[in-house]
Amino acid sequence: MDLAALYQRLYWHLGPQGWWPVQKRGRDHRFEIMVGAILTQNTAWTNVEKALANLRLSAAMNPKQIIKMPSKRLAALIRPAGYFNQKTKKLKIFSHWLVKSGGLRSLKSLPTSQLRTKLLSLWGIGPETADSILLYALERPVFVVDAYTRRLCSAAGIDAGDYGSCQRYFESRLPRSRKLFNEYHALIVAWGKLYGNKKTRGEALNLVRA
DNA sequence: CTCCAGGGGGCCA
DNA sequence: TGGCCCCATGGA
Repeated sequence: MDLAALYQRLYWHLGPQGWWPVQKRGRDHRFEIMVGAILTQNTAWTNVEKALANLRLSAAMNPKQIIKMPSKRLAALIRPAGYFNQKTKKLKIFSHWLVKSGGLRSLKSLPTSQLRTKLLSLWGIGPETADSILLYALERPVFVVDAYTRRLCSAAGIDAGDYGSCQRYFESRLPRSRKLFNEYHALIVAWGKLYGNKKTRGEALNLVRA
C-alpha cells in the first residue's frame, strides 16, 4: 500500500490530530512548541503539559526568561516532565542559541538544511527533536521519524532502515507538504498508541495491511 | 510491582 | 556503527 493511501486510512480511522498549531487564539506558539519538543523527549505528553503550564503561569515561556532564570527554579517548574536537570540544561542552551541568533524572525531566512545542522549541533537536540522543531514550530516540510514510525513500517512490511533512510522513504514518496507531514506524524503516533494497546493491536495491524 | 511515554548523551568495544 | 546505561516523573 502506498503512503498516501495509508495516510487516508489513518486519517479516516483516527481523525484529525491537530498537533501544535503555530497560531492559537491569535497568539504565536512557536517557542512553546520548541520547548514542548524538548520536554517531551521520552516523556508522556500529559506530563509535558504540566510543565508547560508551569512555565506559562510563571511568565517564563520565552527564551530571555529561560536564560535569566536560575537553573534550580527552572528545574522546579519543569519537574513534572521528568529528567528535569538535563532538560533544564537543554532549554538554557537552546534559548541561548535562539537569542544569539536574533530570535525567531531571523531564522525564517535560513535554509532548512542549515537550520537542521545548527540544531543538531546543540547539546540535547537529536534528530527527532530537531525535525519536530523544524516541522511544527518553523513550518518546514520535514518528515519526523520516531519509534512509532519504525513500528508502523515494520508492521506494514516496509524495510525503512535507519533514521535517515526512513525519513527519505517518506519524503520521497509524498508531496513535500508541511501540513501533510504535520498530520501524518501525529497520526502515526496515534496509531502507535493503538498498536501499543493489546486490546486494539489487531485493529492497528488491520489499518496498515492491504 | 513493572513498564514505558511524542529521546539524547556518553562510553566502550 | 551498535549496544548499554543514565537521566526522572507519573499514569496504567
